[in-house]
Amino acid sequence: MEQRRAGPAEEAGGDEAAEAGEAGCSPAAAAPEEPGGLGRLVPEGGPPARVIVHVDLDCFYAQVEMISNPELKGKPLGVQQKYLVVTCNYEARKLGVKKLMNVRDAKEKCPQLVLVNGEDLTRYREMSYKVTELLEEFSPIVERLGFDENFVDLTEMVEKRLQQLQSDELSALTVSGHVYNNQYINLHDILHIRLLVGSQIAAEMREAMNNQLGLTGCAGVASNKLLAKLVSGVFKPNQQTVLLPESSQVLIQSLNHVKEMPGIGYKTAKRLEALGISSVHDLQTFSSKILEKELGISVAQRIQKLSFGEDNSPVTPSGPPQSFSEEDSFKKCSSEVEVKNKIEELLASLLNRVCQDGRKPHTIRLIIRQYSSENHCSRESRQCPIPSHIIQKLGTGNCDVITPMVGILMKLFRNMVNVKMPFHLTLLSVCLCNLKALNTSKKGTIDYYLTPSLSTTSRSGKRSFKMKDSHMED
DNA sequence: TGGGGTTAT
DNA sequence: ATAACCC
Repeated sequence: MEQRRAGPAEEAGGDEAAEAGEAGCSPAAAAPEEPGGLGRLVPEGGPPARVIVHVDLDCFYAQVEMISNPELKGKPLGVQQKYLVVTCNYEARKLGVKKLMNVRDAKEKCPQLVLVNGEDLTRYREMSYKVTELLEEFSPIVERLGFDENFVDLTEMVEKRLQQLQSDELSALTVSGHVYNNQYINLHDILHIRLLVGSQIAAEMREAMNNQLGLTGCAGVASNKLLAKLVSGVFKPNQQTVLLPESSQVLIQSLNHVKEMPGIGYKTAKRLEALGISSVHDLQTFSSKILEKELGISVAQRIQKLSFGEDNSPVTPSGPPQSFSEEDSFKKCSSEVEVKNKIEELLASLLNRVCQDGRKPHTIRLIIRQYSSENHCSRESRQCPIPSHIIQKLGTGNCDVITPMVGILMKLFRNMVNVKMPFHLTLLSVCLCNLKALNTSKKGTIDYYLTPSLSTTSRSGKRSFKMKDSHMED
């Protein structure tokens, strides 16, 4: 029962990529010899290197539509919102249709394109949460990113599987899916071993998604969220890829522009361009001091770390949503009556959703976009607390809350827009947020002692000293 | 550019 | 309340 020794990094793959190893992530960190079993696979001190998977569904809305209507399968399919094809299946992509393509251009490129309307997100949202819940069965640490992506921290699960592994099974350990950069696997390298186990769990996740939900997707396994996300997209539909540490520099250098780095958005990319920074290498080698002065210390330090493939941000469990919103965009809305009608529609849908959730929103917000030739992306908003007498009626028939809530929203609207002057809106959105779990959070608040059903029947009826700790919300 | 979401300031 | 980021 002799075990393999984790020796020094004897030819860690034999590729040139090993030169530029990730700082703080030295390959094959010397594992001390321990007697018996596989105890040496458990790190003895400090934070263990993580194993993260990024799961990314293939053209999610189109998949949901093909499940709803199987006759669409095999045909080029686009999902339309207003005049845009927001996503499309791979049949359509082969014929030249791209995401966020104008409907006219798409039809011109591909006259056989079948379009379905995807403005109502209900079925997509429901399927999205089914995916997240399925992944949460593997590990509770699941972070959603949009409707079609999830990060899962597999570190603990991998550790548990390694502890169950017999030493003779170690030599038979294999990867599931692709290895990025076709890098050589070193079974003496504990980091390689952990990532391989991660790749096997990722394959099980994709299998479960396919068997239980009928969905296909990609997965990327790596030591942090940035790298997992980047590597998940390398082999594209319905495949998975694992990144071994020695190839992380190859991966990030494969990006053509800093804008392709998740975390560097439109605004930051523009500011970087003004500094002459366009490639990842430019950002890596740019003066930290100057970058901090230009972008602020927080953004500068974070994105410069990203440029080296370093990302210590945790996988933060998303849990239930923080907010519910519904929006509608249009060419023109210019009268109060129109605004009120649109708001009523948005609110009706929202109240149904919030009712199903069970929690109660304590804040309501109205968001508008006004027409203007430039600055076309800018929105304005006003928010206020929802009066407590309305909150309490929220679970039941929402007919009696819709009128007062529309009243509140119209006040918020008139606070933003002078209705005595002409106006031109191109978007209205209503958001319910500041969600609280019904009643359970009431204990310790003033409401608890002022609500007869709680303070007299479920307790002794006496007021206690806890009064002084209570405070009003909103 | 749609119809959503999140966190930081 | 806005601005940035993500899809």
